[in-house]
Amino acid sequence: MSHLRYSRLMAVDRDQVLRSAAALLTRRSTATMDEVAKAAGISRATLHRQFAGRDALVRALEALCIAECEAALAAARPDEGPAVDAVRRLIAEIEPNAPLLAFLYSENQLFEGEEQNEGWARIDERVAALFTRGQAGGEFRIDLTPAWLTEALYGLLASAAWAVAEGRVAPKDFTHMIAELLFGGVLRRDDPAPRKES
Amino acid sequence: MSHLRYSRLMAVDRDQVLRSAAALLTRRSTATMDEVAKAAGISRATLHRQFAGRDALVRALEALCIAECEAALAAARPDEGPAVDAVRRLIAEIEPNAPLLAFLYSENQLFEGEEQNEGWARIDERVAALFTRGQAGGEFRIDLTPAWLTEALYGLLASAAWAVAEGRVAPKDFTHMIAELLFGGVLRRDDPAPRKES
DNA sequence: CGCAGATGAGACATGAATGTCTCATCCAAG
DNA sequence: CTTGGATGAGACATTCATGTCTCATCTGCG
Repeated sequence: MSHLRYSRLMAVDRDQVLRSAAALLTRRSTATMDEVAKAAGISRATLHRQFAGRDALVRALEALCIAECEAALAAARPDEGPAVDAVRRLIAEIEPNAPLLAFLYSENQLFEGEEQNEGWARIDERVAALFTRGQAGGEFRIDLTPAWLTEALYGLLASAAWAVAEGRVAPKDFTHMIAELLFGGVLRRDDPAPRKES
Repeated sequence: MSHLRYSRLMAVDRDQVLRSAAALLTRRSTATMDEVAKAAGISRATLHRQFAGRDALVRALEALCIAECEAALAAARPDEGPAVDAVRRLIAEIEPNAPLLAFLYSENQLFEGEEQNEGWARIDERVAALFTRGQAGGEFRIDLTPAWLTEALYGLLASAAWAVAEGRVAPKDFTHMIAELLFGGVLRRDDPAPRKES
């Protein structure tokens, strides 16, 4: 049946469009549908055939980001080994998606009363669970709530992604900067923050 | 001369309008000029007479925020005593303006190529100088650049302000959460993070 | 009282982005 | 070759926020 190949081709195109849209909106968060279409090398009509509107496009980007964050979460093996190392792995895994995450993070403020994608809640939960595990295992201090640590991690990821995009910090320092600040804080100590991984 | 009283009254009204606009835009970043006017209890015409347009309004809010951040910076006495305490004072002083800061922080992404208010550069510089002082004095670790620490502080302030607005964390923990994470990091230690102030 | 200045209400035009539509073209499968 | 499906180009209407304008009203002051 031809419509099977059709579906498959559409899926491929859709993903390519989504990627280029992510790349563009990451830089220019107010880009119009016209610009998105041009950036993807397709016409606005085709873009509209794949995504009912700008809203649908952003929702699709949200779904993509959620999927990749969940993949990152899985790849980071959050239940394995010391929580410190798991968080470090998580940051490293999320790094490629940090710009998109930052875009959606600020875009969410526009989704005022509208329903939030429940995917974020799932991710929040798993990240918070990782921090909780670290606290239970005695690795992390217990006077900062997992909810705040999760929120702070998002904030640091977004800040770092933005700082890198603006050229204020070097891209190669991304993971190290976030992890070091998150783990060790800014205070100098005689007992430096332990490095469980290389 | 009547126009003197007029100027004074305008100034007062202008400030009131600015405050209510800040309060509204902090919650609904996409509020229209109509909503801003209604929130301020004036008509859209009068709002337009005081601020040429939405752009001018945001610029005015930016100027207000910069002024208050500089006031907070001054009140925090960044050159006085241990840098740790100075940063803690700074966070506490900025706290009331954190929501507005968070709004402008995300709004800045829309000011793509446009000129940035040089006030932010001044503030960045002074905050970075505070971190540099802490590093020079041996209080802060030197493997994280002052530029990144400054950026991270903004990110944490914005994250915390948003988390508080969303009801995910308690408002009273604001300063403590940020300071503790920024200073001590998340790792538990035998030697806890020193508390120079209460 | 009479006036000047400020305000509120609302009409109106503008511009931008969006969503919808049609039509010509192209391409690959039959 | 022929045809169905996808595409690109572009016209078109719609919506929404904005910016500008006018006019009636109100208020304080002389």
